[in-house]
Amino acid sequence: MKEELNENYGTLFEQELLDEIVRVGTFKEVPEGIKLIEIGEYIKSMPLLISGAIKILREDKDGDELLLYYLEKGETCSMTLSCCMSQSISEIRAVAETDTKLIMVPVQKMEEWTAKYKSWRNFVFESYHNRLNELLSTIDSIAFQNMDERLLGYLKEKSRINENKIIHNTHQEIAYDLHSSRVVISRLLKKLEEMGKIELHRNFIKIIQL
Amino acid sequence: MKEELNENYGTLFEQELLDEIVRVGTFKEVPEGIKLIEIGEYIKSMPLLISGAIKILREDKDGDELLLYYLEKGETCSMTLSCCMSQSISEIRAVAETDTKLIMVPVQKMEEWTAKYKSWRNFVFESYHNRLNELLSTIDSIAFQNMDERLLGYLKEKSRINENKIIHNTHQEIAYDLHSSRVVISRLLKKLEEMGKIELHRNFIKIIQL
DNA sequence: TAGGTTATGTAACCAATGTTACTGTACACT
DNA sequence: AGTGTACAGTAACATTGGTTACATAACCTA
Repeated sequence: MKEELNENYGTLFEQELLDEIVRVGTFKEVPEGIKLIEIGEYIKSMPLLISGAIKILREDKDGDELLLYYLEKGETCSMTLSCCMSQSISEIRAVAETDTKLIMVPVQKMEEWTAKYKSWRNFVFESYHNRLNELLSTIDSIAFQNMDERLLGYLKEKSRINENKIIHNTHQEIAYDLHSSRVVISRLLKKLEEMGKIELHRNFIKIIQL
Repeated sequence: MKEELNENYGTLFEQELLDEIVRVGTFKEVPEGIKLIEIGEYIKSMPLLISGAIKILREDKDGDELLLYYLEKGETCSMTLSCCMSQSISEIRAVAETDTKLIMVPVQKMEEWTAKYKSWRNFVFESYHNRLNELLSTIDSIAFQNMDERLLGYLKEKSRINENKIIHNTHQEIAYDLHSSRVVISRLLKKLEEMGKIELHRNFIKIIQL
């Protein structure tokens, strides 16, 4: 665990804090597709991402989903943090987007570390800052963009996150993430293909030039 | 300033912190409609709300606006906080929704107080928590609700914030807040009037029963 | 290879929202 | 009282996105 921690957080945290994390944290490997957090759950520990990516989703009362953003290596989930601090239930669902490695830190340490370590405070604040900005971007896209622009953004982001020109998703899955319908997504994807930006195949999409 | 501070924050903060706030803070009265923060500005001080309400807005590149949420007494602006901590520019606009009293605290104190006062840390974290949840609600409404539901929610919230059954806004102003158009809002308001929920007048709307 | 299953393509239609254009009306100012 | 301006009502139309329905294609398994 020590090596993985150092790789991502070595320069960020004091040695003393790094030692503490190794002492109280648990290393965890999560395969793609596994759910980490469900809406309504109480949170007992906080994830520090080592590698991979986690997809954060919102769901409404009718079960309609919407992708909020991705967490990547070196990041943590402020939502979870936020829940930890206030002893409240999770407002979001978290699912591993790729195979992911992370360290789980027990909530009890949060308060203590925030008082004790400047680097931890900075990390927490930066994390909140990033998450607020991610949510603003999400709001921008649903409020100000049309579905074709949102789809394009989705493909770009997905390709970046997975470091891959191939996107392994069905049209239906994309429709869920964007809170749209399969037919609409197929329609728009076809247009993108006609524009030469992508190539459509069964179960995957190849990015040509976005 | 001391009395106003105690009224809202007296039980929240330690005496020592309250004294510090009085020492370094500046009391400010802001009339309705006055802009407090503009997008792109650097933030030099943080507002603690004593009374009134502040409207937080997002704007896209074409100048289209969207109301994000309101700040009320006893709250602070995490967005501003977030900017302060990371020395970055404001992503939002803040406008006084009603006549507002607040205390401005210089940014330099943030880091210091977060290390020193547990109550301040709690306040800051709770503030972030609330703001994240407000943004999630905003996302819910634009992603999952139709315009008629959003309008109804808007009228309810506005009436609550202003503690008044009369809403002093033109249809155009409401349209800006909801990022819609005047004609659409007029149409939907007329329906609400036909349902007996509101009464329409020039420059104001009377809430009957929402 | 046949038959079942899942993913995709596409047309036709519908609903919600946005746009344009014009009308009427309240209010302020002179 | 007369006039100009801002606000509101409304019809007609355009656009976007969602829905239904069905056809076709890819893949999987026996």
